[in-house]
Amino acid sequence: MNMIDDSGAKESSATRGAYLTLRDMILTGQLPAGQKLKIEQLRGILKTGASPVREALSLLTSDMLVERIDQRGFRAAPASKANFDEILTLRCTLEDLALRQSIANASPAWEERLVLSHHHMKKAAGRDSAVFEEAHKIFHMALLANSGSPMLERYCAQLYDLNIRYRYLAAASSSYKGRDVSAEHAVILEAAVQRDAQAASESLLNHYRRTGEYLSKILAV
Amino acid sequence: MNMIDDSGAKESSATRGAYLTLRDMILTGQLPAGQKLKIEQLRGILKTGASPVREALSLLTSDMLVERIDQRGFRAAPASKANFDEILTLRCTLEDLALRQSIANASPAWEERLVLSHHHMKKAAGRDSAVFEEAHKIFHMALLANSGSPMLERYCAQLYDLNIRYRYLAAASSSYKGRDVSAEHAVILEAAVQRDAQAASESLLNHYRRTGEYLSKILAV
DNA sequence: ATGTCAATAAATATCGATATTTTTAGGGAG
DNA sequence: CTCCCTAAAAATATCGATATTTATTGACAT
Repeated sequence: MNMIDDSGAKESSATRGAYLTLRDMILTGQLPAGQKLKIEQLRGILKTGASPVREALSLLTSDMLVERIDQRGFRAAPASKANFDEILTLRCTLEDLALRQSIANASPAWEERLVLSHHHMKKAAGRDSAVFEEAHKIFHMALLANSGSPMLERYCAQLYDLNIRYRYLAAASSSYKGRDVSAEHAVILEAAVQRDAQAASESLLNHYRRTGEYLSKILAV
Repeated sequence: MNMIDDSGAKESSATRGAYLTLRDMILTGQLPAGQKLKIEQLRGILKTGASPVREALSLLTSDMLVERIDQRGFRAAPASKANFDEILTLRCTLEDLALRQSIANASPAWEERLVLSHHHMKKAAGRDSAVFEEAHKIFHMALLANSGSPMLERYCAQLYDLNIRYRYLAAASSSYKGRDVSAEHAVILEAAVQRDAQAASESLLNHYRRTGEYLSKILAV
């Protein structure tokens, strides 16, 4: 009586499939920022009808990954240094808040989930970058998952994704950074488990800001 | 060669019309929180095809006014005291931030816009409540409009709307509040124009919290 | 040359019909 | 009487065709 699973190949609905694919294509830059998204063109790529495509694009509006202009279609959300800076600032404010709340509500269950997600992320380190990205996001969201504020967490997740897009954007045109990211993660985890909100927040924000500086330089070009 | 106008009756597109109508119906409680939103039923109300209805609902997802469950349709976002409290807390955090930034970037143009919107709101005081609501929102958004952070402003606007819904919810079952709201507005405006960020933020947050307490009592029932 | 306007092409938005899925209701079997 | 399974009904999701709107092109007058 157990559900087999819904990872991988299961196609719940055409709309959902289109949503996930388009989302991925925008985040990774396969669909460049600002590009016009024509229905017919996407129909070809996604191999589905116009209705699911349209609905998927409408849903992507929620994530601020797609803009809709009445009567003249959709486009991938534009990118700019100003937008990037804004995302960074907002993330720092909101994640600081969420992390502190998470720690304030700390529980053994949360702590365990955190340690586990960190473990999975470490194991995924060498693998396919898409796999690591996934684990990385799960770890960061786990840090915030105990805040008791679903909306706050949703905003954080949204901003996290928007930031990813800039990482891909920068990666496409750059000499790769040689930074010990995994050490930074370990420090954040440790502080969170120790329930030291101040230290945890500081190291988390520095983690983001360091990446931010790096991206800023590249985007300034 | 001038456009006649686009206020009132102009129907840019069926989807946009449906979006605006549905949004209003949810905010004012004509479509109760948590209610199943059936396509056929809405087609009847909105007098349009299934596609625009569907797309409008997908767009309302952005505003957290509608929830979409894959393969089993849409529903008006549920309401709860916990949700209300969350909205209030987030609003206070984000509007505090936005207001302080607005004041930090203060300019004559912003100041004038602020004074004007306050004036319009006062004039709309006696009128139809829908007209006042509109002006009230414009005033509050004008306070934040100089923050230089469009995304932050978007979040604030979103939370503002979500809060409105709870106001309507409470109003439906209550003895009306006898509070001098307009005096509170004047205090906020004055502090903002004086560029006193601390006082402005304090009075704004108290303004919200006072309403919040009131609503909390009613929702607790 | 240049700007305006009309005709054409392209793309979006919408409709009506159909396929798919979920929900509901009814009828035994344990 | 309760649970499970099946058939019918309802609702969602999707398709293909068409109507509308926007963008493009080229001729014509200035």
